[in-house]
Amino acid sequence: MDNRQTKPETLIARPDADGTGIDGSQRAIRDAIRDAIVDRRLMPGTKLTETDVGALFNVSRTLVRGALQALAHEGLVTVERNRGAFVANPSPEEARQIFATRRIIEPGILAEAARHMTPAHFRQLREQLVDEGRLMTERGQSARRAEIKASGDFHLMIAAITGNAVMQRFMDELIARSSLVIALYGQSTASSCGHNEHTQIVDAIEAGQLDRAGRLMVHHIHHIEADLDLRIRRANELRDVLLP
Amino acid sequence: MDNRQTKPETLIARPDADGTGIDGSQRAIRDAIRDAIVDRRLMPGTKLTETDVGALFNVSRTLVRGALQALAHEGLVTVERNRGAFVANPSPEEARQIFATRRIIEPGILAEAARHMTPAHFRQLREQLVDEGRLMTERGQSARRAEIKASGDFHLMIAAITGNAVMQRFMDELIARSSLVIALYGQSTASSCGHNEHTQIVDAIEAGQLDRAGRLMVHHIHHIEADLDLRIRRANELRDVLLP
DNA sequence: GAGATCCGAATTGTATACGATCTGGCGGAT
DNA sequence: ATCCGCCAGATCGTATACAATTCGGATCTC
Repeated sequence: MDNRQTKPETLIARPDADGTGIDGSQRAIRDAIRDAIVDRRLMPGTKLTETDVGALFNVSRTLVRGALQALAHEGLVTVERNRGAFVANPSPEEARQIFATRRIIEPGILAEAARHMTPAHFRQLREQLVDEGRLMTERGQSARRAEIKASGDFHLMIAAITGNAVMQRFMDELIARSSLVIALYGQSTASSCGHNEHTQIVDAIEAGQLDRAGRLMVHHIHHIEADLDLRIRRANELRDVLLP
Repeated sequence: MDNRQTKPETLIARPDADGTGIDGSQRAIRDAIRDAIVDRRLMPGTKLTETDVGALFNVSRTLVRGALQALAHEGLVTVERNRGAFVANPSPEEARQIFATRRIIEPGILAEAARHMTPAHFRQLREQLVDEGRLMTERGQSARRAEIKASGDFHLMIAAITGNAVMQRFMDELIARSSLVIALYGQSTASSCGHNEHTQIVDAIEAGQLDRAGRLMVHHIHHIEADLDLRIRRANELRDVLLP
């Protein structure tokens, strides 16, 4: 009950002014819930009662509402009027749209990032690939979660290299929602293909074969989507099943 | 204007449940402020005092804060802790990032939209082009604003044709911020080139020349950006007050 | 007169209060 | 027994209250 003063309360320096007006404890709440969703510790459809969340963080509903609203903007939470907030439960169609968007955006991001790549960036990417490879060999639920997360981080890292904050925000959202979709619809087998493909992409960039890198990226995203089972809608909420 | 396809919801009439938890009067406030910003009726840097806005709409600060936070998420408003919300005042660098993002995304959107185009869609686009052409010939401040808006609507219309709601949301944000940037940095002369380019793009799609259409789109966005004067840092209200 | 300091009005940040709406169960009528 | 209305608890939506912070100006000092 006392593990809440992790964040210093009175702050002279402003921790993070990103212009969204979210900071301090409200940002902490948002980030904690987001991490829990992306990490699958909160299952889709789970109700996020304002009072309960507020009690956990020792804040009033006011801040909780703000955080939930922010997450709703990112597509990780769904808010229904007079009913409350729920962890998003993306439909197969929504999942397809997310990956379709990624196939459109990411090759372009790759090309833009390539123009800014320095040896230091390549080193960073290679390190990321090593981490991914290590997680791939491990077994167990937590390693699996870490692998999904690491796989997303690879894509985010490329977006970060572009230095384009607007695109980075889009990618943040897409990767977070992708993680949710993978957690929902992913088949437990065979997600290791991703790592090889990441390596190939970096190789292609380093070899200056940008077109090839772009094509590899599109295929890679296709493969991630192909690894899903989007036929069934996995809903733990009847209301989601019954609504067409 | 809001041609976003709404997801099928419950049978009970709910004004607009888009999953963001924003509806009713809060949505009205957000949309009113957004329109005012995009239409240049609110100049960049203008303070949006919560009490004042609330008084205008006869609501409490609670709802105003929510609306401002939502707008901050879209990049149209900047919130500084303990200081309040201001109409966004995008820096030249931010402007460049916005257009860079559009150059990356929009050719892909075009290709995707082309796959879904029906004769009805072409008719709709042609009508849009006629409207643009008409506004182009008119003079005056209000016609100018309408022209900027119509130009953005063309791009949004193409995004809508893809049927991809995720991408549509990204484009909504990009177009809104672009309008803000154009209002800030646009040179009053020569924005009519846009209309011709739009026509050429539609022609190319209809002729099945997708590659050409994509290239035209990239050039078009380049031209919009080239028409800005990004040398001046944060052009402010003086120029607009003094110039007719 | 220039500059520092302090105070009060204005504004924001957060919590709380209160009415509205939903949910689920109880009891009566058929 | 089943269906229906009705009430109570839970939860949300919005307004208001109070604390914290900022900002501008009056005052004081040199």
